[in-house]
Amino acid sequence: MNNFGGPECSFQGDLNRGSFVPASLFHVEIPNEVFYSGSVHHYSEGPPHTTNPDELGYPRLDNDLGKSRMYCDPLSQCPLVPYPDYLLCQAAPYHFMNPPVGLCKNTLSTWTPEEAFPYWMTSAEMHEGVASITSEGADEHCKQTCSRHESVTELLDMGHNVVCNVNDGGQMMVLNHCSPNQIIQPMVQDQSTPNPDPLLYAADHTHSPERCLTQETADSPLPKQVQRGFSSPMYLSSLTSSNVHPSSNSNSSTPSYNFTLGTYISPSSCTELPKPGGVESSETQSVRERLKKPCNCTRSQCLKLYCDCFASGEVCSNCNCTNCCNNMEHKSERYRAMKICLKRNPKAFHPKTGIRKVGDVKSRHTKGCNCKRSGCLKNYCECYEAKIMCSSTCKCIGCRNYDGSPVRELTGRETPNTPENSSGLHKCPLSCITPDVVEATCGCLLAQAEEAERERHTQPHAERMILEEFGQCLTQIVRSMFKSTGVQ
DNA sequence: GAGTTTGAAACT
DNA sequence: CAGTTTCAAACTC
Ligand SMILES: [Zn+2]
Ligand SMILES: [Zn+2]
Ligand SMILES: [Zn+2]
Ligand SMILES: [Zn+2]
Ligand SMILES: [Zn+2]
Ligand SMILES: [Zn+2]
Repeated sequence: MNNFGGPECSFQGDLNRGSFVPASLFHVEIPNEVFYSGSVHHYSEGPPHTTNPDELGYPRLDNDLGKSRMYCDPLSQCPLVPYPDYLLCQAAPYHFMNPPVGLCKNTLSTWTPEEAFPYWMTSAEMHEGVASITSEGADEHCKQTCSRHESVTELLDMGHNVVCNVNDGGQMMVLNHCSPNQIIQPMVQDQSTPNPDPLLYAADHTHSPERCLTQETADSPLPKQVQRGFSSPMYLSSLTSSNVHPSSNSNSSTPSYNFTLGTYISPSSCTELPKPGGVESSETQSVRERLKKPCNCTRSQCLKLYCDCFASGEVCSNCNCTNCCNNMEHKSERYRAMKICLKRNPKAFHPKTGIRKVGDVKSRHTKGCNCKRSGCLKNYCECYEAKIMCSSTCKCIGCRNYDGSPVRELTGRETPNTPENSSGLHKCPLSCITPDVVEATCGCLLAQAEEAERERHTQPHAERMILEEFGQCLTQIVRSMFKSTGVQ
């Protein structure tokens, strides 16, 4: 089911769902200042693809976190590997992309992130989006189709091909991937004038703050999600609209996420408008390089997952690493290292979190965190760093990164006898296991062991005593949990 | 900037 | 699989 039949655009079965793609042309900027337009040719180099049984087949559509992503083979060295969120489909040998803001350049008819709909979006959501773009542009067919509540995928399963005329020049199509011809259709080659337009949106765009980082964030890094794969346009907009970090605000009863920490040079150019007559040095620098946080690896040669660049499937560029082998000068070593990682974890180069949809704070970390001392309220915690709440997949101790968690001073221990918030218990079952609880429990067990020793019990008996004590501790913990939740 | 803390990744 | 070591980033001063 999850495989492409062959090189000739044979899309099959469930694998290929519809995509909304602006019918306008777009260019994509990827490293080395290469500009691609329309579809992007898949790049593959090195040993011919041999798929071991323990390896995943590529290209593949994965649905790990409830969100579908199209993955390009990480071993292919294709520059689009780090951007699964923007690979709408792959009709070998082409990627068909929904490029993120900041990568769009010289579009024939400008389109906005809002106009590009992730293909998992429902028609209802799309309708909203369309409505927000234009009130009059949508043609009848579009209105009819978009107002229905079937998801796009259902529409496509029903064989619909939807074309929306969203605004003049900014057509949008629902592509039925079962018909390769239709995929090619919006990719009419751009023979038009090279457009000296800015990288990003002009100031007269009323929604520009949502498309570009706001000035406040200009000196700040993006969260890692955004660095990696740029995040979806939707994520970006929801990000910038909540660019505050009230976590130091003791009134807050819910963890919140700081988008303003860090020291590396940020994509400040996102807000830069072309300075007329000015030197466009920023233009010569890859947008991507400015977005990617440089690593500082020294001992891993940037060929282990310790290196964020490597882990996100990117090649090091503008990094401060020493002995770096994560580059095209060390292709074979890099390839070998990636293979080792993939053997350990076939999804090693997949994003660890889902995509944040509009109005949906919930996302998930694939593996969850294992924090013990940070309360999951510092960037040591991968969940917190990703601006997501801890979930049941986390095995953290003393977690406070959940909905409704009373955000407390991190420095001190939590005040004794503070019942964990009930809603938090549902979100993060282990959140009640605070450092204090652990310490108290250990104290009880130790005391019991000492008592057994004093009374000179045999070892099996002593062990039994300790276990029973542990059982009592657990009972007590559970009881206090229920007491604080009001459940009997 | 130096030194410490942290938890994921790697290793055994 | 668990315990330990290594690693680079986050954090603190
Ligand atoms: Zn590195
Ligand atoms: Zn790097
Ligand atoms: Zn490097
Ligand atoms: Zn955590
Ligand atoms: Zn977590
Ligand atoms: Zn947690």
